[in-house]
Amino acid sequence: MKRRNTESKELVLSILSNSTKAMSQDAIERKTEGKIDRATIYRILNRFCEDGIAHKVVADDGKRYFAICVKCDDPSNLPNNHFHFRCTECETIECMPEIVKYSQPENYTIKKVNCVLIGVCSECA
Amino acid sequence: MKRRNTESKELVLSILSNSTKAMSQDAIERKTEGKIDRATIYRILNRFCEDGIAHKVVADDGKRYFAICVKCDDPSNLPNNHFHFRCTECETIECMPEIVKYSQPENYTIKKVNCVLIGVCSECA
DNA sequence: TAATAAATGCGACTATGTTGCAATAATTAT
DNA sequence: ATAATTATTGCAACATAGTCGCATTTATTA
Repeated sequence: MKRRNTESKELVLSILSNSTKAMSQDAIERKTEGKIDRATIYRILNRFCEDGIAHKVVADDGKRYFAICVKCDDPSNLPNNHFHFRCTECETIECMPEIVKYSQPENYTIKKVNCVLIGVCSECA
Repeated sequence: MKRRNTESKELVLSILSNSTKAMSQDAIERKTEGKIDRATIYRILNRFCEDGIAHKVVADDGKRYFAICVKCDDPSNLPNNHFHFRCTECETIECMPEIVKYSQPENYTIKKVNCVLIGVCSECA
């Protein structure tokens, strides 16, 4: 399963890279102006996650949001371990710098973290 | 909009109350053995949330889970402010005692918290 | 016991996401 | 260059979660 470089992949990558926010499939589709099929966008995004290029958060609206978060690449930040913020005004999701901290419960194995804070962001305040 | 006491409502309430875990609509439906319609279960659960009887978490599988968490009623615990845990083995969600802590970001208003830790619980370990 | 309005069941609908399959196109080998 | 290989794509179909309108039922109240 060696990955190939395709126009669609590059387009999605550049849209995500140029966004300061995490994006859902439909937001990306709007940006591509219908150049890429729905299913293809999902496949590209899921591949990005598999390959560690992007990460995914599920917000409290039940939707998956994807981000290429440069801060996450910092080795001091465990990947995906930061909070996310969903603004109910502008309906965007952003990665927050703050790391999620929790005490390890006895005999539990924690593999992933999916944390979203919900409210109004500074721009919409 | 005065609430009425109905069999369906009592049944859902008792199922939720007797569960140590947060439950999704379909899990509740299985427990009721088809006695209550899908849409009705959703309406009952949403009413419970409106009335502050139950609370809702959206897990990283995109599904809503509902719980009547006695611990949450403790005034020292802000409602909904605790972590949740999703076990990928037994596919259950539980409320954790630990409170979610975060620093207030400048000019942001935080109204809700939706935090899920994902892994394997002690029973499945 | 009758009037009222909340709750229910049913069907239709929306939205998000996945999958199978044939066609396309990026790699790789010749 | 050209052909062979196989990842990727588009399309349609499907799956699942959740909501909504509306006629009917039923809990409350007058």
